[in-house]
Amino acid sequence: MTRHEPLRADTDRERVLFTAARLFREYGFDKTTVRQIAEACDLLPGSLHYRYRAKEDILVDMMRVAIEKTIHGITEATTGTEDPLQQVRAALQAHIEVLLSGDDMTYVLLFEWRSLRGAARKEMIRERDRYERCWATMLEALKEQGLIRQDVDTHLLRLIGLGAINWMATWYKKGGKYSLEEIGESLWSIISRGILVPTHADMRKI
Amino acid sequence: MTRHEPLRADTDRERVLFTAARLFREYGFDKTTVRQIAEACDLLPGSLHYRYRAKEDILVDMMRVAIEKTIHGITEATTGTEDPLQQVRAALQAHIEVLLSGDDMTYVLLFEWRSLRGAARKEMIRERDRYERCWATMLEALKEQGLIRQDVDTHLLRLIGLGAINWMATWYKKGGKYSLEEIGESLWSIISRGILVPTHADMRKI
DNA sequence: GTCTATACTCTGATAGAC
DNA sequence: GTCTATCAGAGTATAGAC
Repeated sequence: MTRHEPLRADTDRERVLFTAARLFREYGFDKTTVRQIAEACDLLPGSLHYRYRAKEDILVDMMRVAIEKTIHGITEATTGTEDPLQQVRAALQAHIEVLLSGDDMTYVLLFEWRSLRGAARKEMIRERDRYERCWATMLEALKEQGLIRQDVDTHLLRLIGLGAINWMATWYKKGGKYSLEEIGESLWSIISRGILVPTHADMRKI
Repeated sequence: MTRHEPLRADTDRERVLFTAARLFREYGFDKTTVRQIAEACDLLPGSLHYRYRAKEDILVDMMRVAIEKTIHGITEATTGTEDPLQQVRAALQAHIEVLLSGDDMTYVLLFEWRSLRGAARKEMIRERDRYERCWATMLEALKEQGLIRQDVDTHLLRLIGLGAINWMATWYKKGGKYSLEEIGESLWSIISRGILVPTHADMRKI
């Protein structure tokens, strides 16, 4: 995708990705021009082209970084405990933090996958599935251990829960009415009461 | 926005909007060309231009129709009952149906507002707020009547609930694993248990 | 109201000197 | 690695005949 393997120094690569992500988020992928990106990076279009042959390659590379960061985020958050309930709670908060803590790449990952076609789109769908499998594993563990009601479909639960979080990127404003902790707490309050079996309701306050 | 006020016959207008919506959904607003739209409508670009001066005007008009349809949908669904709990349940299902029953305009409304700038974007934000106020009214009624827990923030609840539904448009496939009824039932099962006060838990099975 | 033909701008991408 | 210069094509919008 880029001209060289392995990639150039991360500082250089990430400077471009960081800058491009900000522009893609503000103007959208299609409305952002390669000249804009180059200028914002203090590069001339030709120099940017040396790093990424095509505009789409920037988007793909950015999404790879974003998904890696997200997976790393929830992996790190869940390694602190063996309790499956606390793991889910921590992963929820981690996903919220990664998405809403001003990370433009994650935002772009969520809202610009429609700009990709063919092989690039397929790759990103595979990557997304890789991430969602982390969640599937956690939720199925909850169910197997009898912590959540048997009539809860864990697949639907995952889609609904992650959907609620992902959509937050459309309305959350840093420094606004709600903190990330409040948001996570509210969501968990609703979901935990919504899915846990009554006998475990006392465990929900973690 | 269009050349004439009031607009031409709805059949003609809606044919263009319907066709454009399908294209905007499939390729995205930016990647769809006016030539494509015209051809798909069996019009020549010049004739399409007679109806809509600019490509963006098509998008704005489409979004107006979509938001009207959505408001109409939940209004109609809630007029059947005075019970505030049943109203919310019905509105939830109505929102799901409008969004996922193959309505391209509603999809475009949700995912292409970023393509608008300036006054047009502001207008759409106002329209969205108008819709969300319907929800705010319903949820606050629930709370005032003591049906949902006092620690539930109705504003956050609305954002979380509608977010979960809106995101469904990214994964729902007609004829797939889940029916619209199953999806609505699952969501309501989680949310109702998550927010109702325990003494009203028996009312949740509506 | 509709059509043909075209103006004009900007796009992503490239070639090749340095 | 970087820069200048430029290409070919696509984009929206328009003018004016019918």
